[in-house]
This record gives sequence, structure tokens and C-alpha cells, in this order.
Amino acid sequence: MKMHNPPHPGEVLRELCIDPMGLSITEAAEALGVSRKTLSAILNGHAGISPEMAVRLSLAFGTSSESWLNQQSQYDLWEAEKKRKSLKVRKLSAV
Amino acid sequence: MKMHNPPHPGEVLRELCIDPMGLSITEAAEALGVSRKTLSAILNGHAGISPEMAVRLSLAFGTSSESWLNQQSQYDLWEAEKKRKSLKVRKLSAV
DNA sequence: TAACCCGTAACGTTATACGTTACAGTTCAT
DNA sequence: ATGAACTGTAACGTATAACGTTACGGGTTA
Repeated sequence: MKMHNPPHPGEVLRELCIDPMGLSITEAAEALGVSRKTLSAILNGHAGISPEMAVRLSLAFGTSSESWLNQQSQYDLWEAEKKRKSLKVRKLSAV
Repeated sequence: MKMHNPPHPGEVLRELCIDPMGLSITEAAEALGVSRKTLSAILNGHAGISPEMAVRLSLAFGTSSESWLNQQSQYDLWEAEKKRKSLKVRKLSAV
């Protein structure tokens, strides 16, 4: 019940890692072992952080893979919750 | 550092909700508003719990969507971590 | 035996994470 | 100042996965 419109994880990645370290997309993408396009898409909100990417970020930046993937989950869930009222689901009661 | 080979969320769903309530896949799928195939795939580990499915489960069973999606994240991450050593990533040091 | 319900396999559709290539804008060296 | 090198992103193609529809084999029951 604490969710507050979480920012896209790509924003966080840029503001917490890329920008402070003065990295270009090209440099960071090379270090992560992915294409410039892949990283660019994440930073611009056109792609999410995949489980494998979370591990890559963990290796490159020394953070926990869990924290990156959880951020993505919270973001995805926030989007999915917007449709909650429009979903046709019948409540199942215990016995 | 606490991860212990998490079970597939479909197993948990079956053991915690479907079985105890004596529901068939057909009944549960209908209540959730998805096809029998979709629920069957999840319960047998052939599909994961999507963000939208997490919200559906939340509506049908009165649980939190977050808990379902987090379970899936932990499972996906466990799988991704298996490849950690084979990923070619260069560590980026601060300054 | 026939009608019915159940779970799952087969097939098609759509979305997304990835790479390769191509392109427009900068910077820099000649 | 003109050409080379680099940067970020758009365009296009591929693979995987979540979904629905349909079809099928195995029970139960009338």
C-alpha cells in the first residue's frame, strides 16, 4: 500500500550510476556487455530491466541484482494496477 | 544472500490456493478471467506470473499482488544468477 | 455406449528484449 | 573548414513468452 508512482528504473539507473560516474552510453554499454541500443532503450524508458540485465548491473556497479529487479517489478505492477478495476475477476472465498 | 532455490510460483499457487480450496483448473481459470490453458501453464511451470496475473490473483484470492509478483521475480532472478559467472561484464569503479 | 467435463498439446497473435545496421549531430585533427 | 571519428537513437530482424482458440485423450456418469 506504499506505492507512489515509482519512476522508470532507467531513470534511476541514469541518475544513480551513469551520470554521477560521468559515463557515456557507449562506455557503460560496452562494460555491461550489451549493445548501445539496448542500454539506450532502458535509459529512455523504452525497455525494462530484465533479470539478466539486473545481474549485469550488479556485476558492473557492485549493487544487488535483487534491488534492480525489484524496482522493475514495482514499476510493472504500478502499471498493471491501473487496470485493476477493469479486470473481470470473480472473488473466490475460502469454503 | 538469502535465496534458497525458490519454488516456481505456480507450485505455490497450487498448494496455497487451488488445492486447499478444492478448485479445478477450469473453475479457477474462469474466476480469474483467463483461459484454462493460461492457468494450466502457470501451475505446471511452463509460464510465469505476469504483472496482470498478479493483480488477478490479488482480486480472486484477496492477497497482495506484490507478493505474487515478488515471488516470480525471485524465481526469475535465481535462474538469471546461474549465468552470473559466464557474463562478460567489466566492473565500473567510482571515480 | 454416449454425453459430458477435465487438463493439456498444437497453433496463431502480440509484445518485448536483444543484436545489427543505418543515420543525424558533435567533436576534433588536419 | 572539411573530413574522420565518435555519440545517441531510429529502423529492421529474431527469439522468447504470455495470451486466446481449437482440438484431443482420459475420466465420470447417465
